[in-house]
Amino acid sequence: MDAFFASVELLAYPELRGQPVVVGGRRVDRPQTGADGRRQFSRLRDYAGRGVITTSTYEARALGVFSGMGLMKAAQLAPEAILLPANFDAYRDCSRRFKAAVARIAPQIEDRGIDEIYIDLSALPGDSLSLARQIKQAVGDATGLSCSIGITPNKLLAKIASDLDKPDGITLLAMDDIPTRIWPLPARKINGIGPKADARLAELGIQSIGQLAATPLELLVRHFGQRYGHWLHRVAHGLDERPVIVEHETKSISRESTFDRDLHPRQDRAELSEIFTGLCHRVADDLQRKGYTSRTIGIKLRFADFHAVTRDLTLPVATADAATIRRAAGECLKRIPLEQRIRLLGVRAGGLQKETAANMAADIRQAELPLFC
DNA sequence: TCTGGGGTCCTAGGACCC
DNA sequence: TCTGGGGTCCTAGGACCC
Repeated sequence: MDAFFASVELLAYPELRGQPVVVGGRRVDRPQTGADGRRQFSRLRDYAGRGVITTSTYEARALGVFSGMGLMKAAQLAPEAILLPANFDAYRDCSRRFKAAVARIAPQIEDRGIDEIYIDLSALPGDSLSLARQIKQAVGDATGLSCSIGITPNKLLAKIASDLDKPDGITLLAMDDIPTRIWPLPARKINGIGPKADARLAELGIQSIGQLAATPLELLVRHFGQRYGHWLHRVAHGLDERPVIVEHETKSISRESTFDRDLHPRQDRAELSEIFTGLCHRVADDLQRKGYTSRTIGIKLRFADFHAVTRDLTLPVATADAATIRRAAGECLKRIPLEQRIRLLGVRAGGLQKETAANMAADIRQAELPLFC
């Protein structure tokens, strides 16, 4: 989907079309309707506090404002840009509608988050280009939004290709096109080469995917290890055998919160404790609502200097109970030395088990066992 | 007044078992 | 008194993605 969150907002506020708009921030006011009936929007320059941009319109991107950027920094680049708070319910609704629309045409879909999917077109009748046009039409009808599609022999190339003609584009790309269309691109465009790997490649004088493809395998293995070295070599040549995975089991569920100001472990103990318990309750609610129990409860702390630590604890019996989660999380917390102010607190439930009728009966039997069993 | 929140996957060491 | 080779589970950290 193109500039997904921002595009969903433009459906609600069409008068903003053509303007630089960003979505993000914490506790940003929804637009108010003034006495004259016109909506009043906040501007980036009026924002103070923590938070990042989650999505920006293409007009905002032209001003150098991209997702992930701190709002305060973005405000310096584009003070007049409109700032809207995220409305995840609306995005989830749109997400469901676009995926359902695609599924009616091409059911082999791999979920890649709220605004992205892989589609396996290989078993469908008809040529891929017509299918892609059909899909774009259906997505537009269902949501009023545009998307961009890359049609290629594998997922690696599809991800890159879908980005080549944004917004509202279709890109067809075959293996023969790799030298001309893929090799000139920065290595960072490969899904799986992030900021760290990109920096290390740059140290070796490797900037483009073509340069990566021309680098001897032995050199990559020497610097990046067997596994990642071989992977780099393969992806640089456009090779990727991963299938489109239709079914998916959730592995973990978590909740975390960054505070408006860094909290002191002792002075702000009461406030921290309340937030901590609240996070445990939210995780428990999520588990229950989605029908899971968890065996491994973990916590995450991020300190004022931004470095993060995690601790986890595996329980003898899976749980979705808030008080049990709170106790386990409390045990984890005891294992972290608190020598700094805390910026973020998170609670995670892993080792998930689907709460089937049989499991529920087993849980009850377990709960009834005396403690020493 | 830099740096959100929800995830996945990988690595690596240690415990423990056969 | 020293010690193989395989496996699984648990824990911590980190890179990366949307």
